[in-house]
This record gives sequence, C-alpha cells and structure tokens, in this order.
Amino acid sequence: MAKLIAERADVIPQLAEIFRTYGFEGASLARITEGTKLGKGSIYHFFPGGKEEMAAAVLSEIDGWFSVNAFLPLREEALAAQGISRMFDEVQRYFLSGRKVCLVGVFALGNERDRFGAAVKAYFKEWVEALTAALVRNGRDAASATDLAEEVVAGIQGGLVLARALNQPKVFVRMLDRLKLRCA
Amino acid sequence: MAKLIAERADVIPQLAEIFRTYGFEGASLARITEGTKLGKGSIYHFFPGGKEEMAAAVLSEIDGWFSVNAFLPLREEALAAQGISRMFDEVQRYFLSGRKVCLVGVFALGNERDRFGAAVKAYFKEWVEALTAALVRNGRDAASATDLAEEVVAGIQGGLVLARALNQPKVFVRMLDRLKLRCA
DNA sequence: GTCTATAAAGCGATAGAC
DNA sequence: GTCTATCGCTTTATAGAC
Repeated sequence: MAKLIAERADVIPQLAEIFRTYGFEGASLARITEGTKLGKGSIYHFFPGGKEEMAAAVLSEIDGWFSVNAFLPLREEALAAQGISRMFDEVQRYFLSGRKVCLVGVFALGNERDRFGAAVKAYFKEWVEALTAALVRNGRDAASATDLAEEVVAGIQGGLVLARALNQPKVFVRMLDRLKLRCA
Repeated sequence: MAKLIAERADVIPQLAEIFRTYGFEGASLARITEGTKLGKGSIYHFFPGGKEEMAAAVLSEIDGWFSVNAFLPLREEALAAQGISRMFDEVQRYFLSGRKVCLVGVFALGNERDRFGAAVKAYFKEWVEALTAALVRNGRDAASATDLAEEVVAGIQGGLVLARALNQPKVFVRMLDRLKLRCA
C-alpha cells in the first residue's frame, strides 16, 4: 500500500484550524493527531519544540499571508483607494465572511498573549500602520488616518467576535461594509 | 486560630478573574484553588457540577451586572441620551479602561461557545437590543438604530482585543470615545 | 518520515475525616 | 465548610523499531 509522506508546510494550515477551534491549551495532541492524520512521531519530527513551536509556526504563516495579501496592497497599490478596497476584499475572503475566527485575536485575548505577545503585537501593529499609510496617501491628514485605521482594525476584530457570538456571520459582513464606507 | 469561612458569592468574582485570564480549558483546578485560596473540597462544595457550573455561575453574574448597570439605564432612563451615556461610562469602568478583557467575548471566540453558546448569545443579543431601543427613543429610525447598535457593541469588543494585543489600554478608551460621539 | 509503546506529570473529580 | 488523600484518566513528550 502506498504511503502518504507529509511535509511540514502541509501540516501548518491544519494546525491553524485546530488552534483556532480549541485555543492553545485546548489543542491537545490527541486533537492534533486526529486533525492532521499524523502520529505523534511525525508531529514531533516536524516540530521538535512541541505545541509551542507549532503555534509559532502557525502565527508566522498567518502573518505572512496577511503581509502579502492585505498589507502589501495597502502599501504598494498605485491608487491608495484600490489598495484599501483590496484589503477589505481579502479580509472578507480570509475570514470566510464571518464564519472563521481570527487566531491572532484569540491569542490576544487569552493568556497565550504572554507566550506569543510579540507576534500578536507585531501583526496588529503592522496592520494599523499599513492602513494608516494608505489612508494618508488617499488624502487624509495623519491624525485622522491613525484614528480611522485603529477603528477599522478593531472593528474587524469586534465584528468577528459579535458574528460568532450571535452565530450570524452576516454581522461581520455588515461591519466590513460600514468600515469600507468610512474609508472612502 | 480563627478560620475564614467563604461564601459562594465571594468566590464568583475570583473565578471570573481566573476564567478571564486562562480561558475555560486553561483554568485548571490548581489555578482555581490557588486563586481562590480554597481547597478542592470547598470548591466542589459550592459547585458540585465542577468547572462547568463555575463558569455558568460566572457568566450569570456578569450578565446580571450588565443587566443592572448597562442595559437597564439604556431601557429606562427618562432621557435616552443619558441612558446611552451612562452605558458607556459603566462599560469603561467595568473593563478598567481597557485593562480588563471581556470573558463573554473570550468564550464567544473559543470552543467554549459550544458549551455556553446560549448564555453568550443572550448577553450580546440583550446588549444590542437595549441599545437599539435607546437609539430609537433618541430619535433614530429603526434601521439606522439597529445598524449603529451592532457597530457599537462590536466596536467595544474589538477595542478590547486591539488594546490587549497592542498592550495599550488607551486604544480601548479612544474606541469608546469615537463610538460615543457617533451615538450623539 | 512514520508508527507504537511508554514514561512522568497534570488533569478533573470524589471520599471521608474533622 | 474545609482539608488531605487518592482515583482514574488525559496530558505532553520521548524512545526506539521499522
């Protein structure tokens, strides 16, 4: 019988899903081996540092995804307005229109912030700064751009919380629409 | 030596603090006995249902606090604008100006939502509805009131996430100020 | 790279003395 | 109402065969 050989990179999205669902402490190795269809041996082969290394790898991948798909357009799109619009589209797509939660937000609220505080902080800082810069390029003064960028990033996170609490993904979509409008 | 006798009601705020800090799965009995200065025997005497009953009691107490201090003013203050203002003040005070996190929000994001989904949903539903009613009493049409209420509650939660992620409580205070202004 | 077996520690919960 | 001792289970992590 043929045997599937996994690669480290293949496992990370599965780990992300598990951490998102159960949090860091709730993501037991039993759940991890079940979710990845890999034995403990394989998991520890890829991540000798255990759960801590797994979570760090996941955070790093998430940050990479946002850097490329959301922050880069904000910074480099020739027309700032188009970069902002692109960011909103990618965010809506990434969070499955409110059916998927933000792992970095989950870690920010929990005590995981102590272990991964630097990564969590960097992710949000980068987001706010890139959006601020785009808003400035779009004609706003620095003060109101900072203010609005903060409001948008917080609003996105809050939209995810409320959408999930009420079990109404559309709450998140409505939130995005309002914020989009305010950036115009 | 005199012995301190605890009451169930005294323990609940301490439990709230522990669940807020570590989440449901992270709140081990070791942390609970340490945080409450009570033995397992005493804890299980108060909460025979174990952690599940503890968390339910905490959620119930939080809901009670908000009902009295935030939702009631929204519904019953003679001047709607004053009820809204009062809600914002109480919220800022409750969350220690951004230094304290919302346990219901934490549970909403995590898989605790499965166990406590009803309580989580009821809390946010009540909040949005009470604020909507106050905004209508304050002269808004129903549609824009619903919209704004949703934005405010989500914004508050997002403000808490971002403030904690950046380790800047003032981010939360600024968020409240913006939302307050928008309700005026 | 994958698996099974296993170790050592921590977990939630219970029992029973005081 | 409080405490200590203990049960049975799950946890993370390691070892070693394949």
